[in-house]
Amino acid sequence: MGRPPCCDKLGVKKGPWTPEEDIILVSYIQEHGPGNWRSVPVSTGLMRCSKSCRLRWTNYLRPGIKRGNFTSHEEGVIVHLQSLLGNSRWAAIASYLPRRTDNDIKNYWNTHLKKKLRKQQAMGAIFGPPAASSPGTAGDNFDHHNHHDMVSRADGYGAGQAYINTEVSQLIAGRGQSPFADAAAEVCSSSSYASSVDNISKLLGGFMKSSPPPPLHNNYDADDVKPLLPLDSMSGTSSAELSFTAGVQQPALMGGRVGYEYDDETKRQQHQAPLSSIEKWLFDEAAELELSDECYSVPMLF
DNA sequence: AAATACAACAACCGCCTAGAA
DNA sequence: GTTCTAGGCGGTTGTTGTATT
Repeated sequence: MGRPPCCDKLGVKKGPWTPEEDIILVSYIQEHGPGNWRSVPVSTGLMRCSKSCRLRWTNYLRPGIKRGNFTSHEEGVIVHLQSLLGNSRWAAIASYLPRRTDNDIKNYWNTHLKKKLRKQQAMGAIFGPPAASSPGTAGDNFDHHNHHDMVSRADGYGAGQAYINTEVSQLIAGRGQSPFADAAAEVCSSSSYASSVDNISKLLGGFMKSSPPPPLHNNYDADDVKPLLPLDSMSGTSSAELSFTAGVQQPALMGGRVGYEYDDETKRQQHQAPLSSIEKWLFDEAAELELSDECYSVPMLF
């Protein structure tokens, strides 16, 4: 018969993850790599469903994830693709923003962009239709002509933004746990660990304090966390230098070289759609922005 | 200062598909 | 070919933090 069940529902812990659980999970993935999620709770002793482990990793702990502070360009991409694809293709939309998770994009859409668009549309109803609109999109008020200015004003990485990716990569490269546990205990004493990126940074920071900094094998500078290379150059050998390349995805809709999730032809085709107008628009945007740091994956596809 | 409302986001739930037995 | 599960995805909920009254 089929496979055994992934986990018995009894005794499975739910709710926010603790720093200790994160450490255990990261340590396990450090050794075994992501995948085979069923074995994660069994091998690590985590009282979590395999699904929960996968989600925690892909949405929060995975290196290469950028969190918070969506730029104007990112907003534009999301709004544009959402208007074309609807709400059922967050994963596909996420593939255009390589370091954002579908969950993050979905949340951002539901909490910010939906309201913003509604407001803009209300303004449009009063003051007339928006001046510039993306190709063939109803209700898309993204202004391409002002966009360049918006992007140049926006600091894509946000000064002082906690940037977990680098830190986690370093943690993984550092291969140590005991100093980390002290930091974990400290962070655990605060009541709201799960929703605080700063706490993870603190946690990882504690680890870093106690360990000599490992050499950076990714493309991010540890100090100002800006990409040292555009992502298109990361698609080749340089991306292989990442501790994990999982964070580097390629747009699933375009059928280019794809990342960890869509490296299977069948799956990739699932996410493909006749979207030449999107491609054209994105390509124009990329050209206009001369590889804005948020749109680096587009030009390599042509 | 306390109570209430709102915003943000992490995590769970349920469904679907691919693939293993 | 059939059954059953793992993994993936989108929708939704619950919790926490912040702003307002």
